[in-house]
Amino acid sequence: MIPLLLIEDEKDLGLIIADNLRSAEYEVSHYLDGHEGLIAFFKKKPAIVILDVMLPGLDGFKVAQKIRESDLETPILFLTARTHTEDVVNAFELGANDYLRKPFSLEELKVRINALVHRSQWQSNKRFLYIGEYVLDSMRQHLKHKEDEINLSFRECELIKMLYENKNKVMSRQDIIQAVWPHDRFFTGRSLDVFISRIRTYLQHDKSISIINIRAVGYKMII
Amino acid sequence: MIPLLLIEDEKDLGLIIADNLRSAEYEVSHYLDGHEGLIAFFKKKPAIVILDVMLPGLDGFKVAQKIRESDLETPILFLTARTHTEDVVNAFELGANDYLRKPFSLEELKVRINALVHRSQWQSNKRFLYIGEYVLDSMRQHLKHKEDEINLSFRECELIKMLYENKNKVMSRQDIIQAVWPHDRFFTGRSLDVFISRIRTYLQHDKSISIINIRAVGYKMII
DNA sequence: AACTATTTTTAACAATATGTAACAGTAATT
DNA sequence: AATTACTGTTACATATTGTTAAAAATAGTT
Repeated sequence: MIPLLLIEDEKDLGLIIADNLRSAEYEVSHYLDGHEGLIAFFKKKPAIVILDVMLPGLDGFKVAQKIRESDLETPILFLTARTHTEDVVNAFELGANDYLRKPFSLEELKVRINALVHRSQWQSNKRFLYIGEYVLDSMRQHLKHKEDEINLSFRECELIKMLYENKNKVMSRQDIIQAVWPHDRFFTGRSLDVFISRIRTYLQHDKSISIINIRAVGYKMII
Repeated sequence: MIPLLLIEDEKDLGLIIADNLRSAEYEVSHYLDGHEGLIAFFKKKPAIVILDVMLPGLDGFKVAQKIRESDLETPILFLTARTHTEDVVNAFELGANDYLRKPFSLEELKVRINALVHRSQWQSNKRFLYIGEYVLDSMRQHLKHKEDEINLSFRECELIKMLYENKNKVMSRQDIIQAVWPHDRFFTGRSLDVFISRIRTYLQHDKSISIINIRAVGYKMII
């Protein structure tokens, strides 16, 4: 069992998360406020910390800061309300390793926790992705190409990230939709195609990058 | 199984490494000197090369240099005994993708090999097929003939790839259908014939390529 | 709340990929 | 030669994807 520390003040949400992770391979300690959570961190030495931004006592940022003063290794995953995009940047500067915007699916949370826990020490952080001639700053949602820099929307960014992290592999429409639109359970529309079209134009300046379609299956980013 | 080329002159160390990697997903070819290793490289086209720096015959640097003269894709991981940092600098300038200082743990070696192989997705081997005067970029689904380049659809590409990988062998309709239409079970359809017809016209400019029919059995690409 | 800017979804139509049908051609069999 | 079974080819039907514009939803501001 992997020790996991969850600091989340919304009681019900916290319970659901804790419950769900317990049924996996995690031994969850759940705290409702920042102070207690921080104390628990040093006592339990968890393998990963899941940290809400808005907390009574100490807020999530301060907790992360305190943790990072003495511990640079333990991965921290932030949970942040949808409206605060600034949060994310902030969080990363304080040493967050990943973040999730509420609302999120438990499946998505689990996948990200697994990724963080099982990530080996020399694998790079994933804030910056070097995609051909492009640099994607996934926290700021910026895509740079030489001097040009464009702002991406949240989903554009997630989509590029997802495809790049699975480059040269066929991703089914389902895979992509689950990663980029995690809480849309009955997604039937054509948004994915529209987004693919748009990011293709963003990435068109590097000819070595292409996103090809596999009919009736999904897409594949080639690089 | 992923073909891996190990060039290491310390016999025992080489054996241990080879053994350990074989139990993973690798098909290891082990050579004890630089010359032989280099010849083996061009014969075996491995997905990755693990290269000791100090070697009889050609040293590791020269081997890497020779490899990189014609191959820029295949990842090379250096093993270096010397503590001098120059080695490392040297190695990277010759196109190394990673290095490990002796002594190292087998676990660490495995992780790095995995990272390299899966990062490159082992493209170099299966990406480009040289079919007569044509070049098939199977990842991008492009077929080039001199200056002309056409986009293939997914199934066209799969079909050409499949036939080429089994060139001069009779492939039964069943074989082909299983390879190209793995999920569909259309036993009566004629799509295969239509696709054969189409790729024949794509490939018509090189008279040395032909796809012949073996009545009631299947097809054979001759080249 | 009202307004503006941005993001996301929907709708429409164009383009492409794939499957089907029809018929012509060819080889094997009677 | 006639029959039959299979293949080659073309045209077309259908399904999926590409692209654009506009509508709807969302976020930020006043």
